[in-house]
Amino acid sequence: MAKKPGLRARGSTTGRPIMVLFDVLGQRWTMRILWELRDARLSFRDLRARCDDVSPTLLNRRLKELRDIGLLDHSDGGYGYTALGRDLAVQLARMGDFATRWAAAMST
Amino acid sequence: MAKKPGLRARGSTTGRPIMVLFDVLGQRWTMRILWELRDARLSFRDLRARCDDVSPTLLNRRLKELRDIGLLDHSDGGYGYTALGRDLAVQLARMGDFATRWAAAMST
DNA sequence: TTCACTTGCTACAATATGTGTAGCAACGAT
DNA sequence: ATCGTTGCTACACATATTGTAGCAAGTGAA
Repeated sequence: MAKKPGLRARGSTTGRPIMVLFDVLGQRWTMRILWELRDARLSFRDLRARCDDVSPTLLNRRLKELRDIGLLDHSDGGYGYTALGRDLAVQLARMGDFATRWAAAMST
Repeated sequence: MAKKPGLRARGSTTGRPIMVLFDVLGQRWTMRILWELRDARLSFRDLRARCDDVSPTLLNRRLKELRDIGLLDHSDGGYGYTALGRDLAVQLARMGDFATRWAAAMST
């Protein structure tokens, strides 16, 4: 495995899990990719279509990383969450709830 | 204000709040900056020091954006959360809890 | 067995984004 | 006046992301 919590993160020497997570999620498309898998497993091409046709180069790079760190897996049904990935997806859903409150507050 | 939920996000034409949020947070240092303000308001220089000496160019760019979108403000006491920003910080703290579970699961 | 079609990718050159060091103008205290 | 702080800007270099093209492997029908 390439990058576990407990190992290095860009811009942080401590390796605290939250820093590693910020490092991974703070890359373009990572959260979006996780988000788009919330309802069903998807093939590479379907996932790409849902992510506004992100370049396959990057999609593949992200999928590799997300598999490496145990959040996604790839089976016959396509790409989807591991148990840990689903846990993270729940947190992302909460971010979605926040985003709604934020939009409401900002539009006034 | 430059970027509200409901307005543009890179890579998404819909402008759904969650997409705008992913767009903002999915930039290097954004989550880290928000995270480091969790305990107290900080001066530009203190905040920079806590963020592993991120370049001031980028720190300033991020702070501007986070103020524009109503998550941070800057007063005599330094940079700190708005009410909305504090709401988001709570979600980030939950991500921190997830990161701990993740680290535990991955280290076995 | 050859064709049409889908899948999961890789190559590559152009562009956008982030980094690191230096330093400056404004302030308050001595 | 000078010192030390603050919040920043400039700029040249490095890394990350984009967009298009296309390929090899698999499936299923003719």
